[in-house]
Amino acid sequence: MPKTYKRRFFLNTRRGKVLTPFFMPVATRGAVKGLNPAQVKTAGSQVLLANTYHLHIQPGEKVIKKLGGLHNFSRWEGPILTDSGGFQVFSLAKIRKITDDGVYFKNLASGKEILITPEKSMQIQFDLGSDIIMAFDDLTGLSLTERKRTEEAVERTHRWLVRCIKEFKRLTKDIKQSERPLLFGILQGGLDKKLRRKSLEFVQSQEVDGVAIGGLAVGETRRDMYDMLEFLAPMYDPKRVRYLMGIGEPKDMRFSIEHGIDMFDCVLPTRGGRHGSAWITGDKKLNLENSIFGKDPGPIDKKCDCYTCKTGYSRALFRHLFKVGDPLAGSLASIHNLRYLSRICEDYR
RNA sequence: GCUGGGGUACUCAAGCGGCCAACGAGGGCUGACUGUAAAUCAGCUGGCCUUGUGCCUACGGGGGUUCGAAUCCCUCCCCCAGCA
Repeated sequence: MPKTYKRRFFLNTRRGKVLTPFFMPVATRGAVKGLNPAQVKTAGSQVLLANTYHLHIQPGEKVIKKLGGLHNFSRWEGPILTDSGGFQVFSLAKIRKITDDGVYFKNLASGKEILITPEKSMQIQFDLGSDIIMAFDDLTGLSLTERKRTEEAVERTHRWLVRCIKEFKRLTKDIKQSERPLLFGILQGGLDKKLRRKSLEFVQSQEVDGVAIGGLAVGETRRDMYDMLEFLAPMYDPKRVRYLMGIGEPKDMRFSIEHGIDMFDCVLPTRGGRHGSAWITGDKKLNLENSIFGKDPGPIDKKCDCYTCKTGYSRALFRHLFKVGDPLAGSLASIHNLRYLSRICEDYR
């Protein structure tokens, strides 16, 4: 019998109220790959996630600002959350250098080095027109050398959060409360419970609108991740939303929601969709490229209400389109997967 | 008909006496992907099984040389180019 945790039922943003729990499709470069905004919205998505690092490199936040901001640029009317570039500290570990000031990344396209500081990350996100701005954090991996610096990374993440808040306040000082974007802090700590507790307490002591759990699902076992979520669950501030960054496997979302999490984002529904994988009732996964679907006339999931399943696209069509490399297959499967995750959230509301 | 080039696995294509069941690419099959360096990446892809420094069958067909042939020789069949 899972314990129930006090939680909020919605999140207010300057672009409207968002019902919780909710899942955010990943639109790293400003668009959910292969889908237009109407398709994303119809699948049940309320908020989009875009990335500071990628948009800074291309086309640049100044360009986007000139073009009316990210909402106008990408034609998405709902709220947008921007990740700070913190995840790239982890995912681009081979081409970055961390200093206390910030992180130097080597842009692989141009060969040039770019510096992202907490202040810079705030400025970029502000210029993009983000509705939910994420603090710039230092995310460590699980390799031995990375583990050794977990504590250092937590401390740095905290120092950076203070700098983020200061810069955020400076940037938003002339903005009315109702029109101000939100700022979320991120806690770190790897698989160390003491560090995690310390980090959560620190973030919740700061002037942030939401609390994000970072640094999970980076290669640890599912059991380890669940242990940590269980450990943190009783300690959340009931007045603030909790965002588990990067999670999007259905069973993981269910576990997390049952342990107090309100928000999610993940590349799985869209990346998986483009690669042929689709979730079906029971949280099972289908690989639509498999030869067994070659003559299957049924939809991906009979019980699904998404555009793709309702329209009657057959598994056989998917198998065929994936084989011949038609991107329509990836788009339709992405719609289905996004809807699947949104339905999980809707069931819990 | 003559001269030259060529026929290699599902396809294209390397190899030109032993390290070859045969490079590479495509295709096929399977798998991975959790704040997107990802429409990407990895493995397998002649048959059989007791999965092995294992056995069989294989580089157009047949024959030969050799301890050993996809690789050399003879012959036949087919394709391509040029000339009659």
